Amino acid sequence: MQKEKVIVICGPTASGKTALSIELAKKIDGEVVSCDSMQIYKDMDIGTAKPTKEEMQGIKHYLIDFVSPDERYSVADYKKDAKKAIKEILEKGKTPIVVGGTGLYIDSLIYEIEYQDIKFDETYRKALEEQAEKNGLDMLYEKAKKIDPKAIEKISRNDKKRILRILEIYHATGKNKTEQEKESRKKEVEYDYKVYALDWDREKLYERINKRVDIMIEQGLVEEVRKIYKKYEKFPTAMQGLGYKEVVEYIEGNTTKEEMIEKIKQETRRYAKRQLTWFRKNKQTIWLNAQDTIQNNIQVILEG
RNA sequence: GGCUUGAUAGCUCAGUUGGUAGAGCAGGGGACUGAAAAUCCCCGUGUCAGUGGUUCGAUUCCACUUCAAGCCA
Repeated sequence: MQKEKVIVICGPTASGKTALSIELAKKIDGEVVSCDSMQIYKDMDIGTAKPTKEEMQGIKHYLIDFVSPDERYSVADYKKDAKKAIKEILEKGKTPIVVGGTGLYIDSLIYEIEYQDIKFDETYRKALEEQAEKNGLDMLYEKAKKIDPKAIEKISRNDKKRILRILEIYHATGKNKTEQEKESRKKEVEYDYKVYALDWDREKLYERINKRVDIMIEQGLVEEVRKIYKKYEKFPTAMQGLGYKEVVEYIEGNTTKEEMIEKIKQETRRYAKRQLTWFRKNKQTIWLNAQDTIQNNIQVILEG
């Protein structure tokens, strides 16, 4: 039996994914599954450039605006939620269009990565954090090296996040990261994913980013951050969002408004660069020239 | 108009007691499996403002020119 087709549109931040996906959805009777690690959160609209109701033009969007900022969310959750959404769309006889810039989340789908059902161990992470603080990261690095000598080869001695992860996987499953990753890729990919990425001249993309940040400020990003700070007590992952942590610095009086704006722009540019690095890795990706018209790019997608 | 100081990487500036130069930031490349808008790794050749002079050799010393900042008229 032939696999059902799922269209994936990725690209760096501010590359025009939203506009393209909505036009495409209108044309092919599709529905959008967002693939964005920040647009999932409620009350974070301006800073995440979440599409508005008007922008959506009646096209149904999944996985937007459904997680509370004080909740923890991860790729494993995303994989499960996204698969469910795709299935639902296909059952309606429509075409799923996965749209977003979070490379890790996209890969979980297109490579059908399986995540075991384990829950996050807050206590253990805290204990590890404390150890790193007290005895230095090097000790944990050596410990991780014993558990998984192969995986550690690719990890820097300074990469705290990944060192901790090796220890956490072992703690939770009794397996090392290398074994666990091997198992995670046993399953055959369920759908026929067609991956498209939007490409811009770097200079033009940076101009768009800078402009977009100015607009976010005008729209009241600072106010938005103030509000969610009042409303929620903790932010396990949401405060990593670009534009949010920088505004917090400003609100707390550590930076001026100008410094904050420049910082957001700069970090967003760097983020866009990292996204491009990620998307280049997948050789099946078909690159679309974002400077071309939306109609022409839709044409390319329809032919593919 | 006169005097002083400066002109070195995209920007801010070090430096070479004369042997053609290096930091920070910006920028570029890369990695990435439960925090990923996160986290981490690598990358510095540029008429040392221009033209002459001294010298084996000048970005460095000298003269003039241009530009900029400051001071005095």
